[in-house]
Amino acid sequence: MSDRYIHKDIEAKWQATWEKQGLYDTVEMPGQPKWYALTMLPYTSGDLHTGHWYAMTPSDAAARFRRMNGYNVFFPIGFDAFGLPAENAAIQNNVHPQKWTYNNVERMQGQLRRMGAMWAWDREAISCDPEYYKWSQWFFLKLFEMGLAYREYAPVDWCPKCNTTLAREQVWGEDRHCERCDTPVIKKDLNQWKFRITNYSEELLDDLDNIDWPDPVKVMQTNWIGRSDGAQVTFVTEAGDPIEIFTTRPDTLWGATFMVLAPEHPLVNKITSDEQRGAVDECVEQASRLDEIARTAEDKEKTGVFTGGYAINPVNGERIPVWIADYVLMGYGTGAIMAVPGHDERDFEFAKKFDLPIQLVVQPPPDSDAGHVRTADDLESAWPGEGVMINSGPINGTPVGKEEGESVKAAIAWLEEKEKGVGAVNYRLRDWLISRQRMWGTPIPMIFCASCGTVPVPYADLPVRLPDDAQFKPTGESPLNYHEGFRYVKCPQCQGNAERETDTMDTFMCSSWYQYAYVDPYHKAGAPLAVDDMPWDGERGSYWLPVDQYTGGIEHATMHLLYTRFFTKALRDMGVVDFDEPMLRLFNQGIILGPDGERMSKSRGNVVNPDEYVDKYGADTVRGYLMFIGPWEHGGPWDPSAIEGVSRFLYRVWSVILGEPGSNGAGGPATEEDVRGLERKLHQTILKVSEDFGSFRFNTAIAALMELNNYLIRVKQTFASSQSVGAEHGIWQESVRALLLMMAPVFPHVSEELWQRLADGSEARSIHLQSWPQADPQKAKEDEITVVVQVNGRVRDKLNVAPNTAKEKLEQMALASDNVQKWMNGKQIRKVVVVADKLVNIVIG
RNA sequence: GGGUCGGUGGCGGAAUGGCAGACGCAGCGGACUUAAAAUCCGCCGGGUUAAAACCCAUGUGGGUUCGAAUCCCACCCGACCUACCA
Repeated sequence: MSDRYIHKDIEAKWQATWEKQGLYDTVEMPGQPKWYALTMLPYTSGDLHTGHWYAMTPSDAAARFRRMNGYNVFFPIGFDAFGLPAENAAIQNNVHPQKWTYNNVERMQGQLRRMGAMWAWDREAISCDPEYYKWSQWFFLKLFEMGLAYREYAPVDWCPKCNTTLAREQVWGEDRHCERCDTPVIKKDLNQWKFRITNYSEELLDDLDNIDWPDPVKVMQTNWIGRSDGAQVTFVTEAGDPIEIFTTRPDTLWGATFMVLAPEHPLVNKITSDEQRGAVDECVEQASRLDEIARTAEDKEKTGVFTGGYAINPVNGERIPVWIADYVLMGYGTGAIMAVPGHDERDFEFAKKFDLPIQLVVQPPPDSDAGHVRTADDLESAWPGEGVMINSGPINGTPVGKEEGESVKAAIAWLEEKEKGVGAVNYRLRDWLISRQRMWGTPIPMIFCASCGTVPVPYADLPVRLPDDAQFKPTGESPLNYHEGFRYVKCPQCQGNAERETDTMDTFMCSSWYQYAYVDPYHKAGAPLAVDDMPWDGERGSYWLPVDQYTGGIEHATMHLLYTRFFTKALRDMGVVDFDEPMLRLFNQGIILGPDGERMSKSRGNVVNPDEYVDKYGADTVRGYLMFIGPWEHGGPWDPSAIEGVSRFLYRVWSVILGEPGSNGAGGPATEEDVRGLERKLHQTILKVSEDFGSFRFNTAIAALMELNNYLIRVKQTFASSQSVGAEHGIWQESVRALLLMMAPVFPHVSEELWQRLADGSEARSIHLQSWPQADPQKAKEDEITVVVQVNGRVRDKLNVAPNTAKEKLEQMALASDNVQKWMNGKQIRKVVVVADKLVNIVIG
């Protein structure tokens, strides 16, 4: 075999060998600690881009590190295979989405293999496989039975380009555009299936404390769930109709001078007086149109109309006008508010614009300029801050603090006593809309029968298969709608004519439980299902689950990462899992950018193709480079010249380890200090690298490995020969082996090749089955330490001393220094700070 | 408007209260070569200087401390999230 490092040969050879040996096949080993490492599954786009390499290869290195540290590691892979691009390709190229998808899968499997990752291919799962989606359907039926899946006619967000509805989480930005195609969404009233994720609002919020996830994700989920504490209060119209409102400031109820309903509020029509009907209708019309046009940021000016109707404020019996305005949203709270312009900025603006009365119920402190007690007329904006309750009957005099909420508590207590309202919690989170009007997704296993109503498909009939012969037309409508064989069925209950649900499930449904599918993919393949089935092998599940370490991008913070948490809680309640959270630890990697520092995109022309670099430098170099760029969570630009550094490193390692011994240098045996120096450097490196790998700091770990290699290069010149005997030989052998072991997680191929060559055929066991090198902290200790001597905080001298030299001794030595004496210049010492093994600071003056 | 994270050489970054710039890229000088590439050796924040040495320097301005890139306050800039949430 060649003595040169030829990455192409080596990588191909070891990838084939490992696969043949089944090196990464999954084995459950009861009694041995397990580690379930998971990286977010790729969508079957057909091409593995640099972002995939950036997300997956460090995740693989971390999994390999765990494995070398004695864990039985599970690192599975699969494909998120349903979705719109396949269907669009089908329409454009007249090819079935399944064919398109599986072609892509095949291509991506090859690309994934080139990474040299320890994928558990024996547990691969592809979500568009009927044996996969039959379980998605099984879950749907279970959720339906539990009342967690329901169908509702309601306004929903519709993407006119994708021709489907979207979940609230998939509508982005202030212009409310589609997460996938950026098209602004419109409103439609439709019958849609939803999951009752809101049943778990509180638990989803509270359990964030029990998982080791990055704070930004927790903050985003917390905000998305959006808990507000306050009260629900019932106002009554003059006609006697109740209007429920939610408020976080029930203490300001006495300051409510009008009410505002959302234009879509069901009571609008009834409450509107004849005189106002024209104006109200126009406003409602305008609001509904506004929803259909892209709402722009400038649309901040408040618009509204008086309905002509009045309601009675339950706390003081006052008659207040009822308005409608588009700043009140039907989708939040009850779609109606009490307006307290004195203490709410939005209500204040509205009151000013339409000349409505403003009543202060919290007395602000005296104005320092005016010097008198402030009244509503003095205000240029609402007063949200502290003060004392006034004009508020039973709660007058209660202080209003910044945080305390004493006045709020007093108000709720009074409301509850008088039965005029109750303390209430409101969440921003909405139920998860899962219906999609597209064909390439998991069919929703429901049947509509004229006489029996909505009937679930019996478990034994699963899966409801997608037809192989669907016709794709550019009508924008799902082909399932006009596929007669799919659509028209017999009712499972009465055997009469019935119709299938033709909507399919949101693809986030597939990824909500894929971490469970990997444990035992396609469980009970080909067999009929039953209500009391388990969707995977129980022993395998209880061995591996839950996921110990999840890695992926933060872009899924309020989508996939929220859905899968909900799903796990629902699975727990259906008795399928016995834990509360799917992933115990999460790490968010950053985004790899183009060489210009901008997000990679075809239109910018800054897309880096990883295959090109793998061809040129090898997978090991590309892996190492991506991990060396900087902290994994930061991401950063791809620098096509910086990759040279990692490539050179591997060539240097190669020649250090295989280079002719004794060929470099003057010869002669190494000194004791040379031997000790290498030993110290080695153990310091093991300590550093172990710690860094454990916390995903690959960049500094690789830097430490480079330092060790540089040290080996230097020391090799003073070592007579790596083949010679004694201490010199021992530490050299130990060092090069440890270097390879520590390189193995990042550079699996080249480290295996060199490991085997060092073994000279005698040690055939893969480097990836070896144990991580153990550091000896004693050996890592410095024999001599440099202690800095400062005068007034500026370095003036340095002392070389043994570690743990006594503070008194250090002070003595520092004061004896000529340099220090010079800088002290005879001035008086005010203080001497001594930090052992670090510094002496002499303060003079 | 609100929230989160960040700002250090020409560049990516290291250092999280104690010698700022580890490791790498680019650059400069040298060795090898007929020459180039590759490789190897050396230099590499700015200023004063023959040198030693000293001074300045981690977005800006203050503060805490014997000592601040690191902690606190205010501001500027950037990225991401969120947005009439009652």
